[in-house]
Amino acid sequence: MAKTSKYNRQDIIHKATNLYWEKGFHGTSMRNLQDVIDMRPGSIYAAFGSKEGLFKEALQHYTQQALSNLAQLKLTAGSPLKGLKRFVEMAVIESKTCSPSGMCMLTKTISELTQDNATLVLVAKKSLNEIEQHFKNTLVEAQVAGEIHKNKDTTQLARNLQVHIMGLRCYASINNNPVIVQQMIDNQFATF
Amino acid sequence: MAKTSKYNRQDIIHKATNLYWEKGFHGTSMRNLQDVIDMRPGSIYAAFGSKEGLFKEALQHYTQQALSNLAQLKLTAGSPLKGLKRFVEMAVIESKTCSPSGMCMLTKTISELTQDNATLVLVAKKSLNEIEQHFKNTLVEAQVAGEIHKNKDTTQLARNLQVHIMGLRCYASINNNPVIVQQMIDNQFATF
DNA sequence: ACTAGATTTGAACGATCGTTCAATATAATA
DNA sequence: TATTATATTGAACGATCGTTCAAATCTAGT
Repeated sequence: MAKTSKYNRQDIIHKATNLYWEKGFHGTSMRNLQDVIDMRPGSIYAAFGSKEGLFKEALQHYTQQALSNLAQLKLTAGSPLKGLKRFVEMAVIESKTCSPSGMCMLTKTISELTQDNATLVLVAKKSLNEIEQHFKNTLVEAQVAGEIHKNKDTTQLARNLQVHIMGLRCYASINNNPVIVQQMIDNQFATF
Repeated sequence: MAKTSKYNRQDIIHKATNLYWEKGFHGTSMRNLQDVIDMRPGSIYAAFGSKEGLFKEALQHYTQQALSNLAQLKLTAGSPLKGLKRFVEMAVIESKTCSPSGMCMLTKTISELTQDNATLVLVAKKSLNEIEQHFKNTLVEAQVAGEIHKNKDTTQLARNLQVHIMGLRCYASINNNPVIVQQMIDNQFATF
């Protein structure tokens, strides 16, 4: 009947995510995207509708990637709490060298955009709440495993951790001293 | 000899700062600026050189305003530490309703821009370090005044505070619950 | 092999971008 | 008051923006 698509949708979204992550929404032009994902305007618009539509999918891809990383690290690091700590270390320290940006793409989005792109802001906020919920679930697991005192409020700990990660990723962008940042992470996890 | 300028430079910069603060560097067009500061392109370029030049002055104005606020609050709040706490409360809680953006303009800038605007990124980073230094000076004063234990490392406290503010302002953009945020500020200052 | 239907292409659209500059207006000096 | 130096204006520039769509291309089913 018809022609089949030559593009791997997930691969396209992944490449778009990295470009958007690096340059931001307004800093990325459709022509930048055309080059990076090697598609012509017509194909991009047929597949994603608009610059905003593709960005939305990028935000969702970014979130799933982060949650997937956390789940993976929980399995490989030896315990829920160790996995969570590795996740934070990777986000704050290693992201500086191995990622398009040291900053979190979700907070970058919330920071950059206004109500002119209300949908994107909302998606980013929801994703951050979702991630915080996964932090909490992990902390509960750690509590069950005896890594955290029974009487600690895991909801509050998850919130503290979210705030701390946001602050640290921002701070690490300014004064990139891995030793100091590592100490601050250690101190944060010592409060658990 | 010549005509005198009809514009109040400080007033112009103040208005430009608020617009840039709200919409970001890429999100603000020169035509947006023309409307807000009521100047024609030629005058703007004669006075500030470029969009980037005006933004640079805006960053510096923003920083001086912040430092001025801190100095003022130290005098009016009753003590150095109380002034510092009021400064944080205003930045994190009240900024949401009384400012162009709940986020810090300096961190927004660092988050948004890349090395394509290296000068602006550098100015923002230097400003944040300058502010952190003023936090430290304030904490030393608080230590002398007996508000903080003698054996605390004020450099480290200032750094923690900076990280905490960055995290909280970001967090407050997502889940604007003033009670929770106030509690986190209280907890942070309880560690001093 | 042919056809039908989906995909891909890329030139082109109008809008807007940051910026320039010749023309005009104005105030301080002589 | 005439002169002169500076300030202001706003039309216009080339570049780039996000987006569209008719034409070309390709593949699965007949």
